[in-house]
Amino acid sequence: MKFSTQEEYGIRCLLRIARATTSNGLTIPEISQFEGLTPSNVGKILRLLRLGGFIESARGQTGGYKLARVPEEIIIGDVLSVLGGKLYEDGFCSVHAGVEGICHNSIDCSIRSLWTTIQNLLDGVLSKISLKDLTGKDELIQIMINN
Amino acid sequence: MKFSTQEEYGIRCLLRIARATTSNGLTIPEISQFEGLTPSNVGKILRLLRLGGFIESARGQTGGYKLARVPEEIIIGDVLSVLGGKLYEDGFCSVHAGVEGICHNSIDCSIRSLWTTIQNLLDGVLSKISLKDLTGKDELIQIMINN
DNA sequence: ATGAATCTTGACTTTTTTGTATAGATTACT
DNA sequence: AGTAATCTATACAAAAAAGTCAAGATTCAT
Repeated sequence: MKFSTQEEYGIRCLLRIARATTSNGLTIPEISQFEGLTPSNVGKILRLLRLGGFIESARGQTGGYKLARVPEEIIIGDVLSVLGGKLYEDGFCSVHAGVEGICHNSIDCSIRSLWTTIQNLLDGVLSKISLKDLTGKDELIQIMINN
Repeated sequence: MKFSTQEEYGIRCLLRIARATTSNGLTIPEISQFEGLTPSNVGKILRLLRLGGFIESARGQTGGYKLARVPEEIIIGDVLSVLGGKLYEDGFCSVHAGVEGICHNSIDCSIRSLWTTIQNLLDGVLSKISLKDLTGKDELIQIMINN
């Protein structure tokens, strides 16, 4: 399993915006230059972030992008969902489920059990990491241990 | 981040082979029918599993595929690596690393820190789950807690 | 008002991943 | 030996993801 480039670039752009100091926010050309991406590509990615409610845009000559909320309230798990989807989309295994919603009768369910176990593990971690944790100076490992 | 279809199909095929009772193992047409995949596709996936050392093949009229080792020794993390690669291929950030090999100077490293943190988390779990855990009747969650 | 800078959207192209087909090699049975 | 069943390998085709482009809409400064 891999991270998509959209996830990587999306988080990067979001970090740039989070760290920007100018009051107008950052423009597409600026982010584009910082990250070495084409303006078109940045525009496409920022669109997703905007639709996801993580950033807000201003048009016109003094336009640009800013965070839509404070970094503490921007959860990395949510951002990754918007950029790359969930690890495994389910809707399966609703019948015949054993304890804790996991069954172990068929091969299908052996695998779903694995996938959902991993998914729950990841969700648990990613739902506790905010954009602030990435911009700050503390170690991620320490943050995870404390939560 | 998502699982590739190759990872899903690969694990499925491996589970089929692990559960087979016939002494000759399973043939491509058999697995193909069980899993609803084309023989070509199964052949391609089994090739990866064979090169990875998880299964062994016998040619000829009575040929087929068997596990190359006992299920306890087939680690799911290794299988997924062969089928879909690592979550994040690194080789970066070797200089300027802080404690525990993680630095936090640039945006680049903020993200690498996130990726590697997640990667280590996953590796830790997947290295403890064997094929036997997937074929058995015990809950994966329980297995993880006990390890 | 006009022009310049910006964001917005959808269609298009390229690249990567996935899946298919074909020809060949090996083995066992008769 | 010959035939049928199997695995093996490479090249080809289709689908999905990633990236690009062009036309439009909005805002501010002059």
